[in-house]
Amino acid sequence: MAEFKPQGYLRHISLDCVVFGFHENQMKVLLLRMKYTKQWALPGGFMKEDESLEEAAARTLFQRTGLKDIFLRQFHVFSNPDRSKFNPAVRDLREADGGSDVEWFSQRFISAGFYALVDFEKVYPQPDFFSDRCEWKTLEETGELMMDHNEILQKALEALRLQLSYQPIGFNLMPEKFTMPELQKLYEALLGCSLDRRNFQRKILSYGILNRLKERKTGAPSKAPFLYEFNLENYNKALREGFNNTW
Amino acid sequence: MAEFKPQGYLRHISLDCVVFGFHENQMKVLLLRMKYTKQWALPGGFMKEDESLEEAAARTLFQRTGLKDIFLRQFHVFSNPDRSKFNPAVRDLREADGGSDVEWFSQRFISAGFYALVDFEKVYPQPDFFSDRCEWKTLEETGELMMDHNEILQKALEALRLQLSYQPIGFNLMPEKFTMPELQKLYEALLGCSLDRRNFQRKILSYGILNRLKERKTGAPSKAPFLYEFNLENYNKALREGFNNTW
DNA sequence: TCAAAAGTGTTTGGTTTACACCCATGA
DNA sequence: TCATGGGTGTAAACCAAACACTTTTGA
Repeated sequence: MAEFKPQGYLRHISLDCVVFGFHENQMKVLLLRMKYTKQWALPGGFMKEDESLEEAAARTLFQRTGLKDIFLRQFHVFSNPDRSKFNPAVRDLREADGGSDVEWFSQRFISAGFYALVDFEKVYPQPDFFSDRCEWKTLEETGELMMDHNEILQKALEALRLQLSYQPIGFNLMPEKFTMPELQKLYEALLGCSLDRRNFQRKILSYGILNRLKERKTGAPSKAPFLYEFNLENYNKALREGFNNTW
Repeated sequence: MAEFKPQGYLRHISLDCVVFGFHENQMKVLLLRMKYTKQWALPGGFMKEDESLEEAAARTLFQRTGLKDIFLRQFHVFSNPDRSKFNPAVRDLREADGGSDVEWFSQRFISAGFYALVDFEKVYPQPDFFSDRCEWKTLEETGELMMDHNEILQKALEALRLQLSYQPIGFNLMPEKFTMPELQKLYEALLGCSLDRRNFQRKILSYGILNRLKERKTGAPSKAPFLYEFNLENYNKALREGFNNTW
């Protein structure tokens, strides 16, 4: 990772991304470990002068994951005046190169929180200039994160759970082809409760955004489940219109 | 309104508020008219160095409405690189005082959108330094607003409608005491459809956040409807937990 | 052949929808 | 006294929750 140069970036504004993946029946989050303080942190970035926040977030995530066209949603802006007080990047910089850009990183930052939903298998985690590791962690493994990143992660989870109930966003965490039981595991992990397999299937299928394939997934000592894929057209329609139109 | 002085404010960051009120069975929005360009705009403001966005929004709204403890929610950040290109404040400033702070207002601003829900009757609209009028407009009367404020208003409405279906936020637009038909009119205005009076009442009461008073509202040539007030305790509980916990 | 797990369907109970009757009020 | 509009109740339709039986697979 090349050194970060503050020239051409907007002052005071940053973004942090909560990248969710699903693997081995568990929700995972992509985290970075700071080089010197060894604290774990969310992948973050800054805005160039000709970018929108969304573009900056997509660029940042491309650098951390190798993925383009990631599903990305802003969910909250974190603007507490004290939130940048103990930014370890400042200390890291002092250690690293004697503090050339310390002033820039010592600024107060207002950070836009994004969450991203990605296919776990497709991600190639890449540390940035301030970090020596970039890894997936389960929600239990995250521990104490840098600055207010625990709060950001918490809010992202809340936003995701909320969205889940009126938009079909969970599917972004699945590979192209997946089985109904796999999808159910995802919902159970996200919602933190177990669901009835038969009712779950009925409900999901009622949205009409899945195509059942001829193929089945074999390998387990049990009946081979069908594979499904998105019906992208109906999926986009559902994304726009939402699910429960009560009233 | 005293002149605005950029000292002590964060660069690049602004906020815009969509203030909703309900009057004569219609949703209204508080707008300002720019002094020189005569364009209408949403009330906006900037962040002081020791404030959070929420505090800055509350301070701004106090100045525009005279109200404290306003119900306020951030809903989206507007960060399109071109959004500040035609900021009429710049022109207004040139006209007003020969351009002392033109540079500051010519910056690119990232704007956090907030929506506010207020009791129409309690607001005393106050123009700011750049505007000569501050008035309520119905959603039909808004017309073409300054910069990207139509987009901001649109997004605020969407966010409000969405929230309405899983949180009891609509009540913030009502006076302390109100009748069931009045509340229904609000929901109908927000959702843009008519609702069955009997089913509406059943549903709202099922949330358990209203107290029916002994009083009735008289004056109309029809049966006097009961007055209701919030049950603040249950209301706050419902705010935290939300309504429809399907799954 | 057996345990594990998936496909499919049914019963039940609650919720939402649609609609009807009666009552109070000011003009 | 009458038109307007509010209070209350109920049948029907719909949807969600709980649950059972059969089928397929690898070991």
